[in-house]
Amino acid sequence: MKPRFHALKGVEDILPPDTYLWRDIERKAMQAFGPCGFEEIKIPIIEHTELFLRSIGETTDIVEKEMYTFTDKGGRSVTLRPEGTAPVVRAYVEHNLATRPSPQKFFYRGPMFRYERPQKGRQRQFYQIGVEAFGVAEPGIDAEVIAMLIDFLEKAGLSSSLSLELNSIGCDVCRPDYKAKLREYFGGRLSELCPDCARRFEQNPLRILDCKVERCAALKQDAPLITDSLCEACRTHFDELKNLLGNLGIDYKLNPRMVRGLDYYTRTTFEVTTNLLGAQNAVAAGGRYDKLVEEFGGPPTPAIGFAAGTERLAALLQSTLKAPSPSLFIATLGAEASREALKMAVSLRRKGIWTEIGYGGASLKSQLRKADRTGAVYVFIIGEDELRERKAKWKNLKDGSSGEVRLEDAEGFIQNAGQRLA
RNA sequence: GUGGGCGUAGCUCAACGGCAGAGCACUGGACUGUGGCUCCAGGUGUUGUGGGUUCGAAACCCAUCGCCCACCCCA
Repeated sequence: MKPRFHALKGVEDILPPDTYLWRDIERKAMQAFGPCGFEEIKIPIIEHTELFLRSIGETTDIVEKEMYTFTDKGGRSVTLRPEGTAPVVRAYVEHNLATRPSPQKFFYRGPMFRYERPQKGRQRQFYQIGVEAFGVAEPGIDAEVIAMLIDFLEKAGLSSSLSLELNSIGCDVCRPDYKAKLREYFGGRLSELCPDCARRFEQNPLRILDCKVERCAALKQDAPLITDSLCEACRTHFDELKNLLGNLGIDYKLNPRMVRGLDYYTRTTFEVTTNLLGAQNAVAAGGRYDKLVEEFGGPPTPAIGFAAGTERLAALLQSTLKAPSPSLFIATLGAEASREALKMAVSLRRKGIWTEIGYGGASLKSQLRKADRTGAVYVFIIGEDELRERKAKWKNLKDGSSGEVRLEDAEGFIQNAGQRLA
């Protein structure tokens, strides 16, 4: 038998037991975000193409070659969201959320789409859990958001093997100066740069710092650092943030060469990386975007956010996964017993107890084998003899103990057993 | 978009020019109504697809599709 259909390249099914892990990750995120006042926002996965062009930046890789863009039946150019910040900002402006008490804090989760060649830790449809906080310019909120991210990752069970990198990439005031310095520095060595970087020199010289080609790496060794070119306001903001993180006991590594791939970032940028996922080492990343709300037609509103890659978190947590299993499996012999089992199962399930029933008129042996394979803790055996005496035989598959219980007491028996196990 | 690796049973893989196999898993039995352990039996295949070379191809060649990894970039 050969499947007639298969999933698209770079698009995966997430199956149990992995879905339990995913559910757990999202639950931990909500546990971390809730006390910080972040509320869930549901945003569309499809938007006007223009939204992403204007926010992410026309010369970024995402916009240049990775967007799922098409024309809908109404002739509009639409795009499957490649990231979550732009849609949230759009919603913030569209619904006048600035009129609510500041700060407004949101989290979202769901799929993003980027047309890239898939590889380890990178899919075309991938999931993110992200947050955005609007309306606070002070570095305190930067520290809050970063602390919340660290708290989330720790709750999820991955404090080790992760490192937090921090940078400031300046603002409208100081970044032009820095770009000029970079062009001055690389200008004389243009021929030594790789072809990609030669192109970046014109479009966005900051990206040269991110290049991994060896000869560029050597060249940029002595390149001027953004952190040496920050204006007074940006410097103060950055220094204060570092102080606050220090006070909170949050370890970080300054990385003055960290450049984010989206144009809307200002000042603070940060990234949480791991060395356990191959080449795709970013687990979560974010930063401040103080101009975006205004650019989208809202009032001048400072903002900051981050997004974490759910697949990558799940990949890091894989080994500790333990899926739940049924509390009870009812094996039956005969049609009458089968009816009795169904009644009992429906009743138990209403009480929230995971109950499975043996089907197919299979032998008791095969039903028990199936019960064992489902991981059920208890089995009830109901045959003709038991039915006549209105009782069920029970067996604990974990420790092998067994006995009998009257049918009318059976539900209570399992409920009590469940409490003992819990 | 570029480079490399790999496509054989549900899964992991052998066979590397001469009859397509093993382990695991699955189903049944040994044990008429008691799982796991053991033993026995059973089924699974267009060897990704199409062409070529050859007396003979899973193997060699070409093309194509798919998957994986890496570059680029990112979560």
